[in-house]
Amino acid sequence: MNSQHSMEQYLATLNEPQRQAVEHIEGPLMVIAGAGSGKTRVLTLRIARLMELGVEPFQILALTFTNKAAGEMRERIERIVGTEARSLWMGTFHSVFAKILRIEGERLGYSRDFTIYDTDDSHSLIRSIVKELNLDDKLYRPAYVHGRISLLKNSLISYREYLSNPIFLAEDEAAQRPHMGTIYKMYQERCFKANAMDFDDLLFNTNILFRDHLDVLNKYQHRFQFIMVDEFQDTNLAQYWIIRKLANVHRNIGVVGDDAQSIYAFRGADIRNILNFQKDYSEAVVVRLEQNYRSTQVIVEAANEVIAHNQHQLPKRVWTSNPRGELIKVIEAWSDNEEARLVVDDLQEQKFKKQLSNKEIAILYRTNAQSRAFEEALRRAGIKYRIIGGISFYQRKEIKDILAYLRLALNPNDEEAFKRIVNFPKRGLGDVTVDKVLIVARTEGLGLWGALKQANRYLKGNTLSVLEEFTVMMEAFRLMIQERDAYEVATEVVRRSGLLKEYYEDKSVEGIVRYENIQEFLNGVQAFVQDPNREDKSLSAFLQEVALLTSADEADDDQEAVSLMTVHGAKGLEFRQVYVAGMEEELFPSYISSATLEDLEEERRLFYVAMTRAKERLTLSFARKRYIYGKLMERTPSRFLQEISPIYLDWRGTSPYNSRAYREESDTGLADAIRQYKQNQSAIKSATYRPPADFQPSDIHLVVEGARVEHKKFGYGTVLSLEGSGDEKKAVIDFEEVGQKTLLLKFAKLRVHTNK
DNA sequence: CATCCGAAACTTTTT
DNA sequence: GTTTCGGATG
Repeated sequence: MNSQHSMEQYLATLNEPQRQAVEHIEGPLMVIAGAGSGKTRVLTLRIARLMELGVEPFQILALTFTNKAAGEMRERIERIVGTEARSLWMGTFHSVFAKILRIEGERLGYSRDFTIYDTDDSHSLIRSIVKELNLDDKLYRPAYVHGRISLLKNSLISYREYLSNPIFLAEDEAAQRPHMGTIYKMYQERCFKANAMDFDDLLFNTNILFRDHLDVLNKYQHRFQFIMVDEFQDTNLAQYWIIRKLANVHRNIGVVGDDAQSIYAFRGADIRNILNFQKDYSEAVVVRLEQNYRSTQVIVEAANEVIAHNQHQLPKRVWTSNPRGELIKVIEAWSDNEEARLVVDDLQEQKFKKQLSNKEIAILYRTNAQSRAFEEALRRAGIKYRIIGGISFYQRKEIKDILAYLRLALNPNDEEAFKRIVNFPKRGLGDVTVDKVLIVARTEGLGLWGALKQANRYLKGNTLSVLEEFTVMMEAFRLMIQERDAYEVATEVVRRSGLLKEYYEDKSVEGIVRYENIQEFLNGVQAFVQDPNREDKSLSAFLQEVALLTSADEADDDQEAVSLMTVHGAKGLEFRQVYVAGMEEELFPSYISSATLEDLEEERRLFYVAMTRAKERLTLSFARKRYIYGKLMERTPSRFLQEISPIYLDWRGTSPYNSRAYREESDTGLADAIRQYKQNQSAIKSATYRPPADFQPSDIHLVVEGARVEHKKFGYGTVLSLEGSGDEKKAVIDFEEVGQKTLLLKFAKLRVHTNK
C-alpha cells in the first residue's frame, strides 16, 4: 500500500518540534505540550510511524487518560496503518493493569474473577469497619478515610509501613484520629478476603506484582518495547513507578504532558513526576510544543495571563498565529437561575448568528450541582443537551443492583455486592440476619460463601429457608456462567432475581424509567457479547470493563446536543464556543481550595484548562446571588476575572436586574474595578480594532441579512436586519466591539466578507 | 423486619 | 435544594 507515502504527507503538515517528537525513535522522550498544541496528533503519528518502521503493535503500550481517548487514538492510527492497530495495548492505567492483574493476580492470591470495588463499595466497607470498631462515624467519615487511604496507596505506602511509621501515627494522634492505621489495615484485609480490589489497588497491586515477581516483570518489560504516556502531569507515584519499571529494559519511554494543566493533585497526581523524569532519564530528549492551533489570540493571551499568576511552573511560551478573534464576554447575572437564562440566551443568539451546531458548544462548571439550572434553561429553550459525568448510567440504582447480582454470582465472596442485594427485592432478610452471616464468615474464616452454605448452623425457621433459597439461586447463576455468555446470564439473573418484576410492577414515572434502563442495560450486554472485535466475552470481562468506564467514555457524541460538564470532565476536549459558569469566589476557586497556595494554583490551572477548551469564543459568567444549601447567598465575582486584563474582556450585556443602584449598594473593591473596566471599555475597544491598509468598501447590494461585515471604525460585525430602500436603506448591525448600530448604507463604508 | 416521615447534614473535582 | 439518618409504628 502507499502508507509510506501518506506518512510522508502527514509529516509534512507538522511544525518543527512536532516533527521532532514524531520522528523520535529510541530512548526517553518528554514532550511538554501547551494547550491545543496538537499533542494528540503527535502521539498518534509517532505510534503509527513506529508501526510502519516494523514495531509490532503488541509491543507498544500507550496509556491515556480515558478509554475513549484511547479508542479515538486507535481509530486514527488504524486509518493510517490499518487494522493492525487493534492489537496495540492502549487504555487507561487502570484498565490496562486490571487486565494484567486478571492474568497474573493469582501470584498475589487473588482469583482471576476478582471484583473491582467502586467508590460506593469502598465507602460502605469503611462504614461497617468504623461501626465494628465502635468509632465516631463523624470523625471517621467514609469519604475522608477513603480519601486518605487512597492517597497512601497512590504514594505506595502499605498499611504495614503506615503502622510502623511514628510520623504518620503522630499525625493521626494530632488529628484526633488515632485509628486510621487500624482502619487502613482492616480495609485491605477485608478487600483481600472478598477477592476485591478498589481503584487504587489496581495500581498498588501492580507495583507489588512487579516488585515481588521478577519473572512477571521481566515478561512485560520485554514485551513493551515502547511505552507512551499521555497527560503525564496527572500521573501519581504508583503510576510513575509502574512505567518506570516497565521501561527499564528498553528505556523507550515517551511522556506527553503540560504542567499548566495538572488538575488531579487531589487524586495523588504529582507534578514532581515531570521533574523526576528528567532526573531518572537524564539522556531524555525534551521537546516543547508551544504553538496553539486551537484558539484565537484573545483566548490564548488571556489564558497565558491567568496562568502567569502561578509561581510554580515550567517556563514556556504558548502562542498562536490564529486570528485575533472576539473578546471574552462576561455575563453578570442577578441570580444563579438568571445566569443560566442569560447564558442560554447568548447561546441561542450565537447559534443563529454563526450557524453553530449544538455539538460545537459546551457549558462548563466547577461542581456537578451547578448543572441543574442550565438543564432547566436549556429544556425551556428547546435545546438538546447532554450531561457528561454526574450520575452515569452504570451508577444508577437499578443498574448497580443487577451488577451486584452478577458480581456475586462470579465472585461469591464479594461482601459489598451481597449486602446490596441479599434483601432486594425484599425477601425478609434484614440487617440482623446479614450481620450474623458476615460475623460467621469473618470469625470462622469461612469466607462469605462458606458461611452462606452453613447457614443451617446458626439460623433457623423462615429466615433460614429464605436465605437457603437465595443461596441456591446464586449457585444456579454460578453454574450458568460456565456455560452461557454474559447476555444469557444477565437476562436470566434479571428475571429470576425478581428485579424485572419489581420494576415492571412499579407504574410510577421512575419505575418506568428504571424498567427501561434495565432493558437498555441488557441491550448493552448483548452488544458487548456480539462485538466481533472482542476476544474475551466472559461475564468477568464485561464486569471489569463496566467498572472502569470513565464518565467521558459513555457520551455518545453523535448526538446533536450541547455538552454540559465539569471543567475536569472537559479535559482534552475542545469546542467552538465555551461558557464557563459560576465565576465566583468560593465556587471557582472552590472554598476548600482557597486556603493554601498549592490548592489555589491548582484551581487556577483548572481555570486555565477551562479557558483553553474554547476555539473561537469564550464566555465567562457569574451570579450576584446564588442558592447554597437552599439559602440565597450573596456572591463575589471570582478573583480569576481580575487576572485577565480588561483589554480581553467585554462586559456588555449584563443583567438588566443588575442596576447601577444595586451595585452601588453592594459596593466592594471589585465592583469598583468592574465599573472601571466598563468605563475604559469604549476607549479600549476603539484601540483594539485597526482597519487594514487596503480597506475597500464593498458594493451595497452585498450587504444582506446575516452577512459578516467590517467597518472602518467599528470593526467586525454581523448584519441583523435591513430596512428601507434606495438612499434610505439602513442596516442594523451588531458589532463585536461596540454593540448594535443602525447605519445608513449610503454613507457607511462596509466591507462584506463573503467567506461566512 | 419493613415503612414512613421529619430532621439534619451536606457538595469540589474522578479512575 | 437534595440526600441521608434515626426513630416510631405497623
